[in-house]
Amino acid sequence: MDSMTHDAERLERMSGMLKRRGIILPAFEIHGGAKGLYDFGPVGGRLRNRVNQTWINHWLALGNIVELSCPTVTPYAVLEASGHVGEFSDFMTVCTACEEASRADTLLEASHPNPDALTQSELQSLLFEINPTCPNCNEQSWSEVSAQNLMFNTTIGAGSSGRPGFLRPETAQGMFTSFSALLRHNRDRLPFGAIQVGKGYRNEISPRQGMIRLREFNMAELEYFINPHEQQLHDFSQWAGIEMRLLPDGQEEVKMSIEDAVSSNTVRHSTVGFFMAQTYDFLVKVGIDPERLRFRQHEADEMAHYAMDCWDAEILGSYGWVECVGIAHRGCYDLEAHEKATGKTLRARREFSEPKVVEIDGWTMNGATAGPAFRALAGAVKKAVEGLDASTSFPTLVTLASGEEVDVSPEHVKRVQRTETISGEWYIPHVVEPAFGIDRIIWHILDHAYDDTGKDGDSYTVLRLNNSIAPVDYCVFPLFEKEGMGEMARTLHRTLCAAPGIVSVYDSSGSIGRRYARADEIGVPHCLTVDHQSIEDGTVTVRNRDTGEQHRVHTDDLL
RNA sequence: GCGGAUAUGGUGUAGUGGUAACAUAGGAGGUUUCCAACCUCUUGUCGCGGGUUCGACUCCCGCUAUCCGCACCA
Repeated sequence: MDSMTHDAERLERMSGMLKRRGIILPAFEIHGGAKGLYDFGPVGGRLRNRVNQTWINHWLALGNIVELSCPTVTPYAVLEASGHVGEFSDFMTVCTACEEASRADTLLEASHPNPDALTQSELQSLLFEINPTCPNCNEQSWSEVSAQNLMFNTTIGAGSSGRPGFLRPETAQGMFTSFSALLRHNRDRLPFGAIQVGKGYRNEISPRQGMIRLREFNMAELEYFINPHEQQLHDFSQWAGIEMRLLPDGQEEVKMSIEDAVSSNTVRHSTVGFFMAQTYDFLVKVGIDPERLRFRQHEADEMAHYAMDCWDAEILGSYGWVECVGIAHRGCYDLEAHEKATGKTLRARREFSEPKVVEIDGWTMNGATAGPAFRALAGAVKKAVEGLDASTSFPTLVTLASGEEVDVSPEHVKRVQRTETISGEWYIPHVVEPAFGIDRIIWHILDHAYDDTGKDGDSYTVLRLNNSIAPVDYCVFPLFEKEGMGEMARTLHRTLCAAPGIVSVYDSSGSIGRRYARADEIGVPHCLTVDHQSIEDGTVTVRNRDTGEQHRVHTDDLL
């Protein structure tokens, strides 16, 4: 219990600091705020950007990954095809007597085996037919059924010509719909992946726990397209020494290397295992404590409808274990869904190891003679003739699909005899998708980096961020702002800021110790102090955030 | 969405039917030869909208937001 209140107090101190120092703060606060919406402030903005960039670089390093940027505004049809319109909807009706809203499918559970599967109009008519009693007031009077979708509605285009659309609930669909361009770019060779970092939107009924459930959130997804007929070989040797915490479905936590997890079929697909290992590397790289990281397998009934295997990376922080990454084997679900909805082909070609030779022997219609002879029936006749056995002799009576019989003469048909060699086939690639919740990851980076246990029981706050994601690289302090020290420090500050990718903050107010403390609080890795000696020999002291140690470096050697 | 609690400077808190205090942080100056020291001056606050009242930050109602349960969601 003590530790609980201790944790809650720490969480409060940390939230206060994040707000005060401009890392994470409630959005639109002067207008009363908005639930589930947060700002990354002047410090947090760059932190988020660096995490995003680290993520992008991490995947581009694989060598067969491209980066995409798709719209957040998405036509209705796309998300209907993907299943989001159905899956993300609840159909609501309101009791006209007491105004209590209820889910229509819940009201009809007693009257239908699977009301969840009904469409809106089916629910509507069944509701009016059954007219169930209101669980709240026992009246039997219901409003029209309306869809309460967890996606944000919008209209694409103005006025009556506008088409319905949504703000995307995930970045993935844009990558699936441009699959053809991706395949062409990769010159028809699999496997390859597409990544995208961007905003996603879910109109959550009840966003909670600060950054953990948001209505607008930063996500980063990789869609990795593979050939299901080919075994995916991955080299796991670089993770040989790492025992990962795994929580397989229905089992106790185990610790094992990713290679063992894959070979024992604990992880059911090698590419899923490969991405679990890559995810582990990424999270550790940005500062997640590996001791507070585990992978949990989805239970069969918990898994999304399309997934074949799914592992969540969960991180332990102030809110307990939180799902921050989902690594799902989605099979061919998505591409197939868009194929069905559009009639377009979203497939890749694979060559058979040995071409298949097919003997074709049969009949086809002679269009020049049969066309004029059968006129409107010609199409049906062709189909029927092509279904005939090679041994058929003409003239003969042919039964069409409609049941009608026609006389077909020898001049109406042609014998087809040839050998076809089929070298390969078109197939729908499978997709393995690691999906990262950037906000949740950033929250846990901050949570794991936040240290406010100073020496001697005094509170002293240090944000122990990794150098690669620290929002500010350097603070530049003149020991005093006189005798040329202020001037030299300002020049150094400007030089640093002008260097690509470097952010420096100049601070001359307060004692030197106070300035170090300010820098530590937002995790600046190095503070540069200009003192009297600097004026003489051009060196400054470089102070390390975590050790407090200092050494002198010439300003020319800083960059 | 339901139930409970809460909302006062940037942050953390006190307080009152007669327009607000403390700490800390911030700014300017001084002092100081490197880890939140000290001195002087200084900036800044009652979530929003109604109602009651001569007067509301305070009482009432509604809304919004936050936190905790439940439900929902992944």
